Amino acid sequence: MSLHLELLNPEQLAAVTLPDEHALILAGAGSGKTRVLTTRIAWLVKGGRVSPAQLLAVTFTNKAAREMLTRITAMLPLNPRGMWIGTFHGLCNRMLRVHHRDAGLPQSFQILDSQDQLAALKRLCKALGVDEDRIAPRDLQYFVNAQKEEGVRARDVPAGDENTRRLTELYAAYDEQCQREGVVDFPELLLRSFELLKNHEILRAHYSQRFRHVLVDEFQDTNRLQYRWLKLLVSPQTSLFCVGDDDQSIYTFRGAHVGNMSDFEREFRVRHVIRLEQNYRSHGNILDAANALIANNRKRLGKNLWTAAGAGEPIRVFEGESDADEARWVVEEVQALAREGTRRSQMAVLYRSNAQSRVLEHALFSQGVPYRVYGGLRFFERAEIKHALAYLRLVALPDDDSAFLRVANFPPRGIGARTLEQLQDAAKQARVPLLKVSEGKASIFKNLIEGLKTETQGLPLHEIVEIVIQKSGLIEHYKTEREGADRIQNLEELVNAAATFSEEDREVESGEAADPLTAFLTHAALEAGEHQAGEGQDALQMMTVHSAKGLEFDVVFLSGLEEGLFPHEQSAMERDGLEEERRLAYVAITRARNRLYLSHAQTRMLHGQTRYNVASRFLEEVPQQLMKWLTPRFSRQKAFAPDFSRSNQPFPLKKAVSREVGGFRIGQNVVHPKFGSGVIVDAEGQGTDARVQVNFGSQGVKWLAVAVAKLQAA
DNA sequence: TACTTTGTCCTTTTT
DNA sequence: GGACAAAGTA
Repeated sequence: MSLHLELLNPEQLAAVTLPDEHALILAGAGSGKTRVLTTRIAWLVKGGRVSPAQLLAVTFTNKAAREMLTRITAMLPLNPRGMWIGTFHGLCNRMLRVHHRDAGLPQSFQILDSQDQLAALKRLCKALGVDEDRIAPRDLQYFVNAQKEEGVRARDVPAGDENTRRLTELYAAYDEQCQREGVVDFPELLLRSFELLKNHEILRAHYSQRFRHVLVDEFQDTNRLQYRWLKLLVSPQTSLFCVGDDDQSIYTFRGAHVGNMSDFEREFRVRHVIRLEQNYRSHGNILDAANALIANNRKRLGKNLWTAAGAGEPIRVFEGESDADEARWVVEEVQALAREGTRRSQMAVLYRSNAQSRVLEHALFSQGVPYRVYGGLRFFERAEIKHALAYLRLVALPDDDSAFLRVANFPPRGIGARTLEQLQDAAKQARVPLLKVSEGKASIFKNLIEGLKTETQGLPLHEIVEIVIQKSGLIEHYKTEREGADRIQNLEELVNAAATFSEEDREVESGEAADPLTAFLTHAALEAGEHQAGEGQDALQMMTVHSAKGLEFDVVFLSGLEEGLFPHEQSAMERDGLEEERRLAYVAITRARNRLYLSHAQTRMLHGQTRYNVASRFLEEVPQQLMKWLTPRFSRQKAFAPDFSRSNQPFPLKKAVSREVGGFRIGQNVVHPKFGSGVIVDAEGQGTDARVQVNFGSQGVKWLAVAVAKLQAA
């Protein structure tokens, strides 16, 4: 058991042994960030500067929190119970369970995941007769979460247009519904905890004086509310230690606010900003490529990665004729590398969007290459598991109408839509939960739940789960279903999960303030489970660039480097969208240890149409001397296409090649009697069906049938 | 009430 | 092309 301070480089050592003061650590990709965080915690405790109970360390993912805990306990023999190490949501949950009265919540409040939240909003809209064409539940969900993440309650939403007003009304009604039912959605966990501290000075004083050191991982991903929450936990005696990398900020779309880094530096008069720039992961060429690429961003705190390792191999670049061709090539390379001894699990294919995995999977499957795709349905998100959890939620908290509606008639027991509507009316009148007004047909269900509650009282967790999945009729039901065997297996797996969910898990995750069933349900909501059971096979790793963050591989394929895809066309609509796309590319490149492949395809099937794509500008931003082209560079494109990469038009996207449609070609300038002059950006169909997509600038982008539209070459 | 058919919309994701 | 939801049919 040792901290091995001698293995740290000077900057790492400085960060680890910083005196008690605020600090900002700019930790580049592969610079040993986690090591610095964990070693600092161990160093603080070992030196007697703090007790574990005076420490709070917060991350974004359970995985990161677990890893931190494992590494700390490897350095120091510690009891993890006293330490507040976890995710923002996990820690907030813990605080809310302890102070549930002050927070105005039942102790066994249930947590809605995004799916549950959407269902609850849909239910609300229906009950209030909201026209879904005017307000889509999805938009409402987005609105509610965005407000909560800014710390804004419905009553505080600034007056806006008609639409905002309606959304705000629904926001208020939704919060009321949640309060009545004793449920809390993800952003609410944070907001409630924030308000708890804000409105109860005694509590705030208690925690802020208790925590002498607050450490934050992935600080660039924090949203405004999270930062404000952190600030409430800081007293004059507290040192706030934030680690992050502005160049790896890729979650703006879900509220992350990189500006927190500079705000923190300013507001806390941070004296020490330490840059960790030595990279221990990648060879020089890969880092040079990453550095050159990210240098094109204007908004940066500034950082340059370097390595003591050699230049390594050149970056290999491939141009496919089509997405299928690109996939075929990837498979060949993977097979060749595997033959030479690289493990498939050390190779990753990264892509911008999930839809791209299909073609790759097809090629891999047909060649029999084992692969694993990340990002699918996770264990606790499966329908049968959600059903079982709904029964358990009702046992834990009878007020939970979301759970009620999910399983009242599942398995089918003759409680149809009409009965449910009547129940909902009655419940609304009496302002009581659905379970309470369940009479007539619905009393079957009421009796079932109440029976389960008495029967499972005081039993060990796994027995509760076992009894519930049996008596609910779920097992019985799936036995009759064609593909029910897998579902039954998953339900059995849920019993196993309950059996291995230990007292210790419970205390580390929720403190001592929750009963075992509630703690387990919380665990299920906050930790949806590993993506999929990882079969032990040596499989090629496939995932989006987003999910690759934090990971590393010997070999990385970054595929689909095309304008419109990566950078994604949607990003052009967002403020600083292109810079975020570039950071995304930066993250992708810096995943590679030894070998990096970049590829793009001339044509790609997207939304059921073949699109002609220009190579991504990011390919141009990597210095050519670092790259080795496996195909003639931009072979077919250069001859015909205008060079869009330096034009002001953000996304000309479609490639001006070969195909002529009704006498027009992509890239051609045209004039329309009504819309004026424009440029053809896409084309499809043949003969009389031929259509072209024309960008008319201020007049918009339009699809026009060549046979009909009075289009002239300009 | 359960199944089929048609219509709409397509990033990225953790909690 | 395909997922998902709403509308249509037995």
